[in-house]
Amino acid sequence: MIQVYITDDHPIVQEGIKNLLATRDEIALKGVFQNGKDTIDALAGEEPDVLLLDINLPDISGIELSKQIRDAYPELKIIVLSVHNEKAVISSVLQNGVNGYVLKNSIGDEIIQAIHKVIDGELYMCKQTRDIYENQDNNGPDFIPKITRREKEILQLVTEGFTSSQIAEKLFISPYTVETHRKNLMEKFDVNNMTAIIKYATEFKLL
Amino acid sequence: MIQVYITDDHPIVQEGIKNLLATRDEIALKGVFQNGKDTIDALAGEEPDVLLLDINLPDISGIELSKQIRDAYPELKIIVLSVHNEKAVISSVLQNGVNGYVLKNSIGDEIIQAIHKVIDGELYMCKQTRDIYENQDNNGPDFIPKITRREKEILQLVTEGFTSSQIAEKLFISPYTVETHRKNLMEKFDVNNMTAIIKYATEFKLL
DNA sequence: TCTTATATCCCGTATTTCCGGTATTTTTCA
DNA sequence: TGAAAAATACCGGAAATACGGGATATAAGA
Repeated sequence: MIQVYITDDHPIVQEGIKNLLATRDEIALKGVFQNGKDTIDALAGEEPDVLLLDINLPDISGIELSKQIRDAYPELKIIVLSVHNEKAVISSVLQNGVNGYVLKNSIGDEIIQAIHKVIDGELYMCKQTRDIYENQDNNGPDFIPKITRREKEILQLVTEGFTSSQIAEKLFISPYTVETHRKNLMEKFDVNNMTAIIKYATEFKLL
Repeated sequence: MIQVYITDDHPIVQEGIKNLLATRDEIALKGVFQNGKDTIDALAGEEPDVLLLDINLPDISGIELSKQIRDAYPELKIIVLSVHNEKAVISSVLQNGVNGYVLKNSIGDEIIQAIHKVIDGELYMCKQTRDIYENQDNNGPDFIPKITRREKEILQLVTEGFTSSQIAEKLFISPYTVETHRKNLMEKFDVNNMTAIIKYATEFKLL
């Protein structure tokens, strides 16, 4: 029997997956959680074979969470469920060492398949994910830069429309410092103005 | 018997809702669709009592779609299912005359309740939606500006990091014209630089 | 047909951002 | 504790944006 955990904050999705897994008698549902914290707590008690993890959670960035769980439980197979079809997100998640990536518009069968594949030690990506991942000329970055606490703060204020000097006032720092943070952000995202960053930051829910 | 249509592009969500509705014998599921076009086509043939409509569809903006359907079928009760908890989205959808708004992180019961309420002629909002809608000091705009085709085009290019003169070249128009469009956009969104716009445009999937 | 919305173009000025550096002080964490 | 990462601060010049107008042509809708 394959023991499975589900983490997804939408009860309706939980229902759908539950239902799907119930049709297979080699799979046993061992727990259902709606956020990162509950999932981590539950894992501390018992370790299932597979975790179906939605990366849009209310409390923690799913990308971060997948990394944490991967590091803490190397044996656990993690299958990420996601609506994100951006290469940057897929790459980031896979780099964290998860075992599968399935888009939410996939049919239920792909989840069943994914479970079996990862149990067999393989990496599973749904068809669409493979297409995106292998496609070179996908515009947009193919990575999500890691930004610091302060950079995030500044990015947030920039996004709200504040100028550098306004931000400086708010944070009680020199406008020069704000400028430096902007520069660093632009370098990290490999763009030459802030506008391009905001799209990605919003899209990838960095803010 | 209450006849219901479901439109959602995630098979797992479809499963979840199907399952939920199956527990109620006063509700009959009459059709399941994954995009706007199929939904419109199906409605042309037969009109159910209630449409459960996800507003994040692959082909059409759900906000636009809800308006179209409302105008074409005034008797049909439309319940919007959405992950958007931004006031601007909720307001826009409600202004289109839909009969219900339920967030996807609601429990299944709220959907059942919503169906009964709208059938009774009431407007239904899930608890969280009511809180957001009634909360005055919600930062962010409480409306989604209507932007023209050209403005959208320019906004898209601005978001990709192009300068006004680069955009002008691409579109074979004067840089002055691009500047004018920027000005108009800023006025519509009621902000004083483009950065603030990009967040909303990305968030609300205007691009 | 008339009005309105949309798209186009122009100018000057003030403000802001971007870019190229350099450099010191704190934190963080291994 | 010691090295690396993060946060801080500064300068000058070039480039771009924002803001204040004003103006015309054309397409779309009532």
